Amino acid sequence: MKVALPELDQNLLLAAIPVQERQRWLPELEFVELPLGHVLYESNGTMTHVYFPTTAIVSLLYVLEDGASAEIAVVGNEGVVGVSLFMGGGSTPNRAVVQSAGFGFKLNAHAMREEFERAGPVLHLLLRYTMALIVQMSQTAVCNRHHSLDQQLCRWLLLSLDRLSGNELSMTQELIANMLGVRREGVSESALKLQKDGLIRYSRGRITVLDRPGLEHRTCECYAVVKAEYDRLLPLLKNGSFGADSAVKN
Amino acid sequence: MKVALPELDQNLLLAAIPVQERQRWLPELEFVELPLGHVLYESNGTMTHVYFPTTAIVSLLYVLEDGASAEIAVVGNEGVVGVSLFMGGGSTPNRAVVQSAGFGFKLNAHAMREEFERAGPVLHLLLRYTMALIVQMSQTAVCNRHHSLDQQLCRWLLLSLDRLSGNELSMTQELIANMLGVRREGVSESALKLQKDGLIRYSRGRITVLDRPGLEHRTCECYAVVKAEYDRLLPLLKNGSFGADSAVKN
DNA sequence: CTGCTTCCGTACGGTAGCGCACAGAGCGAC
DNA sequence: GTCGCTCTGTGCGCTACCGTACGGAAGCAG
Repeated sequence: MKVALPELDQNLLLAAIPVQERQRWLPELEFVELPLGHVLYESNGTMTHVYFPTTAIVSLLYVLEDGASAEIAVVGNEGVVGVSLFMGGGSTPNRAVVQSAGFGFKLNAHAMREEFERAGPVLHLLLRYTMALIVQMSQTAVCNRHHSLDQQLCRWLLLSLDRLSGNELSMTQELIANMLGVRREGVSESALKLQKDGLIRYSRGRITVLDRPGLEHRTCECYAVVKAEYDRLLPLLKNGSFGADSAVKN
Repeated sequence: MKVALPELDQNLLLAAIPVQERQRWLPELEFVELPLGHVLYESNGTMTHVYFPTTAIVSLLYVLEDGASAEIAVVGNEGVVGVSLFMGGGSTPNRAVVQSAGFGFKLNAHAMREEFERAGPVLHLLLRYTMALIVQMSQTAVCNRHHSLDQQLCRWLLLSLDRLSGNELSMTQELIANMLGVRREGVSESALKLQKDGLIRYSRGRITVLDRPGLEHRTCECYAVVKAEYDRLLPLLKNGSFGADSAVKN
């Protein structure tokens, strides 16, 4: 396979795009570093690029007028940040912020729209991904309503872990609290329970997951549902196949 | 304008579709009654049609394993139920249920996909609507997290009212509680406050809104944000224009 | 080593909403 | 009428989480 950037395949969406479509994109795709805390889009701000994370994780945050916030969804190497750019409208009331440092590709709005307008396999792939994102959002909404902080913390850790290699993540309790929309002290308490039971180790912004099945056992159904939905909607991403033609049938 | 069914224009999406596209659809569109409580889609069920409500209101509900539920979004005459049919995937973990009786049009999946595949103005219109739906979902998620039941009840009443003509809605407190994902007693208390302050009148499943500005004053920012976003993304729907060509530019 | 900053543990009163239980009120069926 | 059902009001203890406050520990800079 004659692909210039092997890192390309680290983003599962890019990897799933048929070779000839990718060839058109190569000159436009820019490999960029995404440092922790970097804001890709501000709420209602203009969007000039979409981002395909490879090793980074990006959170879609909703920030209320009074400064309170909550995470709506999380995007890693399985997806793309900035769906509203091709969906239409051009901006959203969400903030996109790098939750875990790493790298990714960015693509300018013009190239993105142009490819989208071809109405080929790329369009279908992106729409399918957007559908998975919608599922994640609705799951977040109901999880916020009905599940305990303990469960939500486990869900959050697992969703983050799925988008990383290894079993460590850098994240202060303060930041996790922002994501979950709760107090820092609440996260502290819940994390302590997990630590006391030997599921994780937590020290100054470094979390080491010791017992993943244990976390899965403690979390609410929301984690499994979201994961299953991603697997169902984007099945070919799993083996890195680029046979998107068959993947995008409705 | 030679349109067979004047009711067509009652759904703002249908009204915004250019005439020639509509002509293709006319034989496929079926005017149907949507009685209260009717389930259009079950969670993870197969979807055979999409629905364009005219006078009915449809709730997208998420039902958890233990039976608890929460409303993810609400669709009235401004939208379409069943976006996953054209987005891809074909099913969602949401239940779609008629929240307020009325009528609407249904369109079979095949015709829907066929039109969508033409990648013309209809595709862009639908995607733009889906984007507004996404905004509503994320607002619901954050509202569930941060705002009081009092505020959420006002938001819910206003969103429902916007999709109806008149100032009355038929809805038991029990059902509202299901939508909001709270106890029936909680709704009872909040509704009483509104009633005591003369904003609404409530009697055995019939709510009459007496003071709409009062409700708007009590609700959280979420109502205004969602409304503004719908107006921004679907501006031409407001005056019933069918100039969708200009409406769908990204 | 010292000092400073960041991050984390802990405590405590306050409260919104829950689960449960029950009573009354409206309304239709017969 | 009267029975029965649905819908609504009310009370009460309980729990999870909030707001606030403070202290200590880990790491960095000099």
